[in-house]
Amino acid sequence: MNTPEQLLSVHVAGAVKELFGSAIEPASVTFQKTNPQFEGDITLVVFPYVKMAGKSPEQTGQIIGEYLQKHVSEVASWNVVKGFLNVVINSKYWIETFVHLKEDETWGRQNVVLGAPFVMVEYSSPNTNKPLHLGHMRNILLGYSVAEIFKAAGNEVMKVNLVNDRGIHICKSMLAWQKWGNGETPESSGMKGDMLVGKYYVEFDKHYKAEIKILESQGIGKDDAEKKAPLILEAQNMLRKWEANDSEVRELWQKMNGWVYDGFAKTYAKLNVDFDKMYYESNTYILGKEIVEEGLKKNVFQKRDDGAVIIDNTDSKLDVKVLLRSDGTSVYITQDLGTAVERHKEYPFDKLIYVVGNEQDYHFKTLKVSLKKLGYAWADGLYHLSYGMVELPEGKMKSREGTVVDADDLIEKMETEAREMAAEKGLIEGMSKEDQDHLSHMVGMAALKYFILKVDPKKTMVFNPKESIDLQGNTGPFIQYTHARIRSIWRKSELSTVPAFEAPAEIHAKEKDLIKLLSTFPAIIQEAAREYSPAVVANYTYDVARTFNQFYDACDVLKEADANLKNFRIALCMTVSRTIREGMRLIGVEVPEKM
RNA sequence: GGUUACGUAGCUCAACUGGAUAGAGCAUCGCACUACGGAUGCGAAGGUUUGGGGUUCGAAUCCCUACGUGACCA
Repeated sequence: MNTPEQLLSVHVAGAVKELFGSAIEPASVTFQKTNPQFEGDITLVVFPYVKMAGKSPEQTGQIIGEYLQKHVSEVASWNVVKGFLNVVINSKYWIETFVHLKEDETWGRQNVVLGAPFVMVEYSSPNTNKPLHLGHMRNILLGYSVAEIFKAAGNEVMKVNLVNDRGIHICKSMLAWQKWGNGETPESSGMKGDMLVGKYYVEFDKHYKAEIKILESQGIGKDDAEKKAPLILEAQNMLRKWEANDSEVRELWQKMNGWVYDGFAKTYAKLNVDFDKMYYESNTYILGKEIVEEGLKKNVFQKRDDGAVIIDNTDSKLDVKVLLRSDGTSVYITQDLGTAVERHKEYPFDKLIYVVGNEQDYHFKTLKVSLKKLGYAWADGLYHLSYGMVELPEGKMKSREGTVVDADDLIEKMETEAREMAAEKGLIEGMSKEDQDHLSHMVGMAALKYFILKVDPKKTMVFNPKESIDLQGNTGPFIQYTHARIRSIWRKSELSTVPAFEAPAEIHAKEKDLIKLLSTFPAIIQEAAREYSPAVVANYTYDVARTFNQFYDACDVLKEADANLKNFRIALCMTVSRTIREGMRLIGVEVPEKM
């Protein structure tokens, strides 16, 4: 089924060729939505052709309009306003479009064809010394959703997580636990594992700060004090032991990381996200060494006088970057270079999407440029899905001021809030405890996920806890509610299959709006993939729900005396509910039958 | 200081990548339920798109500049 754009663009090109004698690409013909105040379904911008026509914009529009009506049977009528040619497509076309849509079992999803681009999405990538917070949540939700969108767009997708499980930060938690933990475990304390480990990270910091203060009072400079405090020296010593494979340190490391993984697993489960493969930095951090050799051999890297290995990216408007320090220790970027190469060997991806905050923009530019210099053509497929920070109405989250919003707390808060709302409305009366739990979980998560995903990823966003639990307007629960309403219509119709109907001769304006909107779903998925933006899908789904409510208000669906028209409308409702369900699925939101 | 991103209604966000009178939601005010799911719909009010220049038929969008905010780098 051709879209109106496809239907018309060839003929517009034909018109320009035949009437004005200029050859243009049909793909270059630009359309836009018709402004609601004028009659029409689609609008051609005629400005590009006025020069070729040698006439005024109005006249040019007139001529093209006449041509289109003569050559395209779907064109019912047209009008020109200034340089805009508004074209009305006949009802028959829209009804056929709808019938086609109704029977399309793929719901706009493309089938993965053989040889479709293989996309790897790396997201979440937490540190194991702290529990997850609101910022991580944006990362996780974006990553999961983008992966689902690429799947729907017809790509083969692999979701991976690279856990930062080694380094000085873990040693800090470990050391603090050894010193002040008294053998506390998640079981003994009842704390979630990641919370417990996070607690000791904070504990370390507290004591460390105290030591610095003492040193400073002895007249030692701040920088020096930070470097010479006994605690940090001890932590560094622990890291060396870890690297030397000291069995005692490794054992503790494994125990405490285990707690953290249990904790993360619970949070991931609550958010309903998953991974096809887990990578651990403790396994990958050595990979960089080989790449250094390779780079030196290929003369892409240089050895500086002090022994450090560097890459000079000033030709790409970047800096000189150290890859191996003079003391032989490697740097983050070196690991990332090695990891990328290793990964591509194992899974030859066409695209690798890193979901990482925008504070690392520079890092990923360097990564890509460096890999290309090393001669890896696939580096073109690297994409840094850079997202903005999440702020609170009071400003930035600051761990020092305790304004960090913890992921688990927030999830729980959303659920209880959803439950209270439902109870207030009397919607969960007579429900089993299980159903109540399930519903409040669904609604709470919808509120949270939608609130975060409706915003363009690259923008800094403000998370307002109060507003996010709102159930009205542009929110997840509003969309869920609309879906539940439609399912209720379906139940009341007491039909078992989508009813057949004779195409009505004319359709209501609101019905046409809906059909028009529904028919763009496949295009929306493609756009979302092109822009790496779940927000495109989220806002579209809201549009569908909103337009449905208007349609619902303007047309009596079940009360319609004409049985045929009633069936048509019920079929329309069903298609709407399917689209909503699918759109919400792409942003990781479940949709209830009843609420 | 250098690099980079961003700045749209009181608030949170849109605007099909250069197109018509810049759209939604929240908050405010008003209207609409015997029944269809009111967690709804309709309307009013709210804007010099941070300021100033430029590019052209046409700018929130592109270029320059000033201011503001954030991030990276020293």
